[in-house]
Amino acid sequence: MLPKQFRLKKKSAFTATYKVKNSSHKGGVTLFAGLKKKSADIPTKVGFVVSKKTHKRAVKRNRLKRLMRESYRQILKENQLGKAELFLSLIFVGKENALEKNFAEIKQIIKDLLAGIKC
RNA sequence: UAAAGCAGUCGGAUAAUCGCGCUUAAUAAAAUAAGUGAGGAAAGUCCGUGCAUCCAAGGACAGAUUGCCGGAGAAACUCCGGACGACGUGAGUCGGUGGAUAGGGCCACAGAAAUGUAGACUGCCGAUGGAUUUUAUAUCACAGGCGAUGGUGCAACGGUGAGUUAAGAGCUUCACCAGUGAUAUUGAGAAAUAUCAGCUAGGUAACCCCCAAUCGGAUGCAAGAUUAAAUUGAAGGUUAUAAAGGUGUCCGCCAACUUCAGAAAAAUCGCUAGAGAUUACAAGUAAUUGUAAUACCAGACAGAUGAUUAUCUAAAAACAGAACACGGCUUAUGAACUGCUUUAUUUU
Repeated sequence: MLPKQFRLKKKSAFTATYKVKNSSHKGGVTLFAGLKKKSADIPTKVGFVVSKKTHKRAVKRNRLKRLMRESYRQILKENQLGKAELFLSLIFVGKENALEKNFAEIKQIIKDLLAGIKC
């Protein structure tokens, strides 16, 4: 889990991020990027979403969210965010075909998504 | 030894590295340290409570729930013990278990007939009465008697077998049963047993209904409460004079506002010390209750409890994630283990 200041919390913020429509998809994970930052001091906030439509059971959904979160955390720690640092907010949405993947695969997908982000 | 029945345990462990929520140090935040952090079903939301808000003066009606007996429990479509019925060789298991003679409705197909003390039709008889004459152990099938026969059906007016008879029949004559009622005994009771009575016309009440007992209703913690800022209720819309609204209906009773903004907001409380938990003792067949001791054991709000590696194990291990709390029920669940009981076989 990430510390609080890196987390996307408000519902309005989520809606605003979706509205920008800057999305990319890979291996069952979709990345939505929000607006660009006005100053570098503000931390990039991240949200992780796996809807009930994806899977009925909470355990499976939680598992995917935790894997995505852990991947992001490690990437953040290694300072490999790259261009993604320019954005105010990011949302990762997990889909059905990402459910069965293990940690290494998820991490690679997240890495590729961050690298391929559109400016 | 094998196959069963019942009850129960467990729900991966250890180590390392990197992380997260909450509490405390401690005080506004950050960082730091210490402590602590999902389940037996947290699930389904099927019952029942606490708690909160709104409505409800009151009355009547309607409505809802429950349905063998006794006990437990805050209550329950709950639990325990028992009765009865069904199933099983048995240990045991299962059971929405008041009333069909208060009344109404329905019963496909088949069948002569499906609820009406049925018999039209198919049949049996012709003892008795009548007619005929060959005067009898005859004929007729007229009056009439009968309900056995009828390839059905879940169900055909108690069942099977005898006896009686013209033919027949619970016919009340008999044997063995089934039900019902009365009486007696036993039991706290459901009920059981015995005796007597000829009393005996299906199903469906999970169709309406009848009987008995119980019940204010609605919405659920996104309930709801509080706080500060600019004058204000943190807010939701809608109707207009004989209509509309006030949480089933009727009677009765009651009565208000004007529409823009901070605003799909923020913080705090509700929120976890409890119809709790563990252990021991006592009462009780048991459900459960009482007493004492011990510790405080998740509390988030885009929502923590995670990731990786190594070792162990048959296995990188089933079902599955708290969201106000509690009591039940139901459903899902890998591997392994424990206790008691039953049946069968073998050996001594």
